[in-house]
Amino acid sequence: MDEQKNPTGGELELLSVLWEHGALSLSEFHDRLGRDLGYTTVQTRLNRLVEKGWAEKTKIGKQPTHYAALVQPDAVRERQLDHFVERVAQGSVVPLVAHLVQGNSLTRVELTELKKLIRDAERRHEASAGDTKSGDRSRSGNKAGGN
Amino acid sequence: MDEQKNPTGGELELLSVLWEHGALSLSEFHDRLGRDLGYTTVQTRLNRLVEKGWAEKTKIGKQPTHYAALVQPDAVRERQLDHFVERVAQGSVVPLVAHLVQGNSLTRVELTELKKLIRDAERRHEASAGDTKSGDRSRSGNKAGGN
DNA sequence: TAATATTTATGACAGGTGTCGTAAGTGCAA
DNA sequence: TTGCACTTACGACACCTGTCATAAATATTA
Repeated sequence: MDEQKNPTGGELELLSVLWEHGALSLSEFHDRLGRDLGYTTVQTRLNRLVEKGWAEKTKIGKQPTHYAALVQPDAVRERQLDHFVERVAQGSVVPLVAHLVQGNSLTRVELTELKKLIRDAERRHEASAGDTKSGDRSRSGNKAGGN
Repeated sequence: MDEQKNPTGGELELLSVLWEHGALSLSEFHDRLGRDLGYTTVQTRLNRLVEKGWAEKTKIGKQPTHYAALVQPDAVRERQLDHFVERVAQGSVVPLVAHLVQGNSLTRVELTELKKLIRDAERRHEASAGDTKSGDRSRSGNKAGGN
């Protein structure tokens, strides 16, 4: 019911730093951020991140305020991915994976993992195939149903 | 040498319509766009799309000007995907595919296709395995320092 | 405590984007 | 030719985002 949206690219850049290092003070953040941005630039952006609910500020004693992410990386990445599939890939997953598998030289280990994932999916498929009719809310060919 | 960038979400919305229907006049476009936007809103956005090089305007005889995409959907989608993998998924493909395969109920046919893709990739891998050392710029586990 | 260093709070500004309103230009039908 | 409808050109505005500069508040240290 919270209606979380997707963070923008810029917001994601900041969130990534928080995800990687945990809570950071502004100066720490400014240091870790791998980019030469003005101190107050980072401050402003970080504060806006807080205003928008992606992060929180916490002040303890006389230490400088610390910023921490309020969203989990996995959750965000999944939402982004879903959004991507829907809006960019037009709901068609295969060509998408095709490109990943083809171009992005994966390790044999990774390839093996993928095979396993698919096998599992197939198993799951068979399992639910016992239904009167095979559950198929398919949406493969990227033919947009349009308007 | 052309340094094509990624279209923004809004630009993509328009491009998708052009990709789906081919060249369209403004009024046609306005009709097909599945959303109730002001006529001139669409006009403005479409013109900006042209200014930025994503589309072109063509006037033939006394027919109204037609807008057509100047970029191929596949090319754009691939660039977007690469960008996505890099910036959002942190370069790790497996968790990404995992989510796709798990949540997004694919058809058995699709699953089969995926298997084939992976088999091919593995074959390619073996083929080049004759090298002195196996090429492994791995980068899979994404352990966030989270708090 | 005074001087110095850090941390915070604000305010600004430019460029991009979404959304329109107005109005000028064009073409076809009376 | 005149008038109406459709097509185009422009300009406006608000909001978001990236980027800082200034300066006030707070902590540290000499």
